[in-house]
Amino acid sequence: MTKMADFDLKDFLPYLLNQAAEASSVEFQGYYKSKYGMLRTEWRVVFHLGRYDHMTAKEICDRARIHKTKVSRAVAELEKKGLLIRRRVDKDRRHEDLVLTPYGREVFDDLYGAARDFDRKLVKDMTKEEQQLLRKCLARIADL
Amino acid sequence: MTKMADFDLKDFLPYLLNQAAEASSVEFQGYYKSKYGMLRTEWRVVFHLGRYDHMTAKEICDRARIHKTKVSRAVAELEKKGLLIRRRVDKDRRHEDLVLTPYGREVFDDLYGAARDFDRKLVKDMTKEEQQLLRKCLARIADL
DNA sequence: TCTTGATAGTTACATTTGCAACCAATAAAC
DNA sequence: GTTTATTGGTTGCAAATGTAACTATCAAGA
Repeated sequence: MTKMADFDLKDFLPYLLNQAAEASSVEFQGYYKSKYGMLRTEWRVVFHLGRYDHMTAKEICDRARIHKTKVSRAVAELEKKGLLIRRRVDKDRRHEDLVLTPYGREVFDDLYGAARDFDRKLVKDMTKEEQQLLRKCLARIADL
Repeated sequence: MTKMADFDLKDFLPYLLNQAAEASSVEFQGYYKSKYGMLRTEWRVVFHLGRYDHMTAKEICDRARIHKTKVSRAVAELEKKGLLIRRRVDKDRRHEDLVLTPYGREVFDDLYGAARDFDRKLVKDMTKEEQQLLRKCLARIADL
């Protein structure tokens, strides 16, 4: 055996974070997946468009830290499902401005509310201080 | 716009957790990937075998909460790379007892130490209380 | 103007994953 | 003792992901 036999996988922060992330996502994921057939990246894209009205794919990439191929595929999928449309930007035709359709906004409203409820449920038996500290630590680790 | 325009993706705990998990894993992942060509599940299996000497695949599944197909594939890969061997259990020939080879143990020792250093680095500018609380909250969310 | 280089986004391919069906060994039921 | 269920583990296939190469558009410099 090694010298530090006291260090377990459950003490390893990346492991803990992964398990917590996984556990915290499962339920909500089930919601948007079963109700709208959406993938996580699609939900994130919808979130950003709902929250910031219109954005280019690049802006979403930067803000949400998602790789551009993932965003590209999510956008294509969402377009196909009728949740968003692309608007040509005449000033620079490399960009595409993305906007939710009315249906896309409906979906956003539903998911936004659900996300909020879900978040509340996750922290419901933590104190305000614990919550704040948790979010602060996570943000620091994530370098947000 | 919706009523609660104050709730951003960065406030959504599952998102925060995912970003933090992702960020915290990248560096260490690079280490075992480039040095030993290992995948995350392989590292976790090696960890358990190094830590608990010998286990069956099922035990690893339960303890680390990894799906059996992932473990199965990781074990096959590790066997191929010469890090572990399977031992037949005569009492119940459905089980296979897994043990690290001497080389497997070398790898474990290296990674175990690296993991520990890495963990320390992650929490280096948190107070003891912050660390404890963080781990406690994560464990609770992960339901560990 | 003609190259050179960057930038936004897409596509192709290889690798990983998740799910369900599967096999083999044991245990339980009759 | 023979059928039936359960359990440990593997495999096959479809879906998801990462990487790198690609297209198209714009910008800068010679």
